[in-house]
Amino acid sequence: MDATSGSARVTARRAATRETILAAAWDLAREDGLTVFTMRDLAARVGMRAPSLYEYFSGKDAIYDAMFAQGNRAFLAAVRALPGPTEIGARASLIGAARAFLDFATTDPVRFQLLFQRSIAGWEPSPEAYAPAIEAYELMRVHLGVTGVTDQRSLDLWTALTSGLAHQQVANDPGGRRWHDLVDDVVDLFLAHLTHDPEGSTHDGRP
Amino acid sequence: MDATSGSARVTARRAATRETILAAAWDLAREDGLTVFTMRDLAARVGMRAPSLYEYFSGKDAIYDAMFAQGNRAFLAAVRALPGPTEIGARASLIGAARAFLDFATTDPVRFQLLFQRSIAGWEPSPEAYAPAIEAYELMRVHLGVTGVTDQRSLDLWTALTSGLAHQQVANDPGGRRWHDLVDDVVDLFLAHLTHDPEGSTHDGRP
DNA sequence: GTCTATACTGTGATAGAC
DNA sequence: GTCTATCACAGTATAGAC
Repeated sequence: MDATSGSARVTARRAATRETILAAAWDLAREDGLTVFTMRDLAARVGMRAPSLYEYFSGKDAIYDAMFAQGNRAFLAAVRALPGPTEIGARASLIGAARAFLDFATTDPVRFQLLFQRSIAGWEPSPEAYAPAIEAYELMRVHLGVTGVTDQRSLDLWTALTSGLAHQQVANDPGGRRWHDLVDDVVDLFLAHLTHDPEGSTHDGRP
Repeated sequence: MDATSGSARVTARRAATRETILAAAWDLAREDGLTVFTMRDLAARVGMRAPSLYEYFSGKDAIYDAMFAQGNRAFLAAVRALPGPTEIGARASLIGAARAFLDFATTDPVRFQLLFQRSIAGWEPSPEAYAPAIEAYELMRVHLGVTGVTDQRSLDLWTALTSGLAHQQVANDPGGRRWHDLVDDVVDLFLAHLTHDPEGSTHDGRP
């Protein structure tokens, strides 16, 4: 990109400093809370004064945005690492996907809060930061497609089931396994639903 | 309670002013966001200056606490209004309960956010404000008990299913019906689960 | 280029006059 | 009870030292 190797080196240095700041921001968010840590706290953590942070991020919201992007890339990587249904079968594949989601949620509740519980005052993620989330969703759609799920209703059902487990686990049994241990049951329910409703009917004729 | 009718009248006046302030707080929360409105905004809404609010609430957190208590009493009332399974049958009863929860969530998303998505910075509700939530949960436990659900696993499954639908609906289709329309399916899945697993086994021998 | 000192605005909260 | 004045602290803008 840059015309000289000098400015390329500067660019790399800037990127490294940005990473340092982001890592410190994650630490502070996990220690004090996502919205509790201050720009002065964060600056002190990396050996700066608050105004210096604005050389690397346009503001606190931009830091949240970069954290959101980082978290979403980690989530996308976790989804990409899932074995496909063709390799291990539909049931094992769905169980793996659900477990991965629960693991992702419980491993770092603050990250889960940032990514999946839109909870920061006036902030919302930029389209670029959100892009990996869309990609992960599309990947999950393909994943389910291989198991025979093609209708939107079943896909919505799947997201409701998994997000319900994750939310309850994080909110009501942090660090525990109460809802995590329901994953197998939930997958079997989902599979039963597919068997009875292969094309996602609207149930007009239900008794 | 008070020794004189004069102080009783004062107490009633204070309670009325508290209600006025709370109503204005709900309005502002719905307009600007739960954590966005300021004490000065709120005071102006009721014709006061900010410091006067501290005569009625010890601080902003106390206002959140009173709002939380109010919201939870409304939720408890909604749960109490549900027809029991003995009157309309298990399936209709569960559908009614789930629909009521989704309605409660979508009718006032800000209230849902306050009650069910613990999202305010350092705040958490007082035990007194939380008490109606426990009562509603116990009522729901009785509700499910009549339909034959007595084990904790199935109860946890039920809360995961309904909260998953509600969260997805509020987060991804506010004002719409996408997850709301899945209630009947989810109830049928839940009932199928009960049929196959009447005592909430731990599935040690599952193939 | 990178960082600092300084300062501005707005927040929740408090002290004390009336 | 309600006010004015003020506090400490937040995020952030700017000007300039090195």
